[in-house]
Amino acid sequence: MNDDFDSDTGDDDLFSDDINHDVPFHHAGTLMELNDNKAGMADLDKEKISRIIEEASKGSKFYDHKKKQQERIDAKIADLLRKKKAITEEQLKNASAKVGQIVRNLEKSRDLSRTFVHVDMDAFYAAVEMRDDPSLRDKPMAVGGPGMLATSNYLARRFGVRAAMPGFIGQKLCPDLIIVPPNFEKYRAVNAIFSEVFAKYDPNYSAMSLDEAYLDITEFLRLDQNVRKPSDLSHAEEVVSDLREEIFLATQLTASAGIAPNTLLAKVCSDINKPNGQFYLRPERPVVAEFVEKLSVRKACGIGKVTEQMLNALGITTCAEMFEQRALLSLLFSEISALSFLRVSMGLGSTFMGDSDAPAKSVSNERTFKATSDADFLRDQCRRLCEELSEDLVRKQLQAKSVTIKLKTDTFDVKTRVRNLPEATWNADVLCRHVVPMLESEMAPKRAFRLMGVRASNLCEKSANQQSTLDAILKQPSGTERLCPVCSTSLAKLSLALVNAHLDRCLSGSQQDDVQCPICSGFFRRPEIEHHAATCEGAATSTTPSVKSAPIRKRGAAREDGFVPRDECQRKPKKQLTLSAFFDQRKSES
DNA sequence: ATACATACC
DNA sequence: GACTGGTATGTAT
Repeated sequence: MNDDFDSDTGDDDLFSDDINHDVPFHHAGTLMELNDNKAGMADLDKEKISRIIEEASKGSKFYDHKKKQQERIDAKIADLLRKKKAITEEQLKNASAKVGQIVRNLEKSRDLSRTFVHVDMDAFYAAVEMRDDPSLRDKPMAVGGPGMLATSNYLARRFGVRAAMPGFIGQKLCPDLIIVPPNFEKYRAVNAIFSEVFAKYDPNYSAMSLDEAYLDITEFLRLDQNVRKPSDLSHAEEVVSDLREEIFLATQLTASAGIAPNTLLAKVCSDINKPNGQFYLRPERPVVAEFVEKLSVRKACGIGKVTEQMLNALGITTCAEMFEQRALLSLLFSEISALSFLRVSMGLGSTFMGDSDAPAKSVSNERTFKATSDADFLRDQCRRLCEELSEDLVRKQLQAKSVTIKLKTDTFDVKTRVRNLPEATWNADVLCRHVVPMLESEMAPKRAFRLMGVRASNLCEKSANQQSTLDAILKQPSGTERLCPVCSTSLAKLSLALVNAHLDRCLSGSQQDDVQCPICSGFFRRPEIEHHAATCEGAATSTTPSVKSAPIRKRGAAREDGFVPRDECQRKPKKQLTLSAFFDQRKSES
């Protein structure tokens, strides 16, 4: 069902714009079909695969939802076509002139001087599992669970078993399919190893996930120039070949790579000779032009299934066609979309790498469960999500000024509700007090939910205000009694962590007279908290060493693709947020 | 500004 | 039997 219906509308363009003398590329009309079956012919042909998938999901709520979704897309496309019909020749001519100017400017800005590499590990999770269990090597297998597969090996792909496919459908496509549960700790460890190789070629490399990264090897090439012997391959190819070899020697895993003058093209190129291959796109304008002409628009990062359908409906499949229709697109889409289409069609991409330590804009936590309308369960779930989110925020030293609740009904419809907080916080209880009412106003006797999520946004680093408050307290000479600046009660007997907990509650406006335990998040009256914390911490520290810092350097999904069951990957056991960890994080700042 | 949609891995 | 989770960004109202 998730297979694309080729809405191959014929070429009904009334407008051919040959008034442009600024066409950067001569786009011939050759529609070369890109090989879409990568690793050998399917054991099951496409027809059969779609039929099995169709049968497996027909009648399910998921399938119904997909159908509804597709109807909305179709309506949007119909709208688009209506809009197109209403466009006059004159409007198009004007647009054409405007776009022409943009094209000239873009062309002027084209930079072919840098060398980018996109490195992508081949079937990463599956490859790791096969490496460590030779009995899997000659069998179709996938990593994931019965609910969702994260990736599959190349043998399984021949049966149509793919990432982001539910496990039970994978089993239907390939009855012998072995499904291995993911082991994210291991993947992280392997990632740490080949990341060292990346760093050698570009200390500023940018990791997109555990299995892929962008490198700017311009500088490396410059320094390496004199050291290297001549060979058939270009310098860049030689270097990237070495890089892949080093990854293999270090991990026994293969990687594919794309080499190109910008990140957009590098990404496309890394897919061409996968697995265990690389593709070099020479940094010459005609070479880039020819390459991009034949490129399916879908290959461009940012053009997904929906946008592809819309473009297809306009008769646009390749980048050449997209370039031809640039004036039309500028009239049909927003400025920002039209510009991004234009850049893609000209083969322009980013020629500098994103700041790897840009601050996160949101932190969220969501979980799917058996659909229910049970209010107690939902409230409970909500509290748990808030507590976990709070841990994440503390870990990242961020506070939220807004919280969002996300709910998915049993029919897969998603609702979100935001609320702005009076003050930035990371306190679980505060989050919860704002989220639960939003949950409650969405609950209805007949409405069952299958997922709930909580997101913190409008983030700020732990506020200077609060930090200085804490500093001020801590810097009081020992011997003087520490008083809370908010409620003026004595904090002398509390450990640093508990001072923090107290401050959080005071600063976030809590009127209550109890203190939250940073370990179990429970609330206790002040006389009881010391005793409680001692027990709680004892239990916690005996099992856990410390909070580990993630090996990933960049924000983003820590996955190759598809599903990461929370409990198996990032979420440490509850007790991981120990008193000492809590302590360390704050202490290190004062 | 809020909600919803799309995209990426 | 059972279609994910985390983050960013664009679009619509």
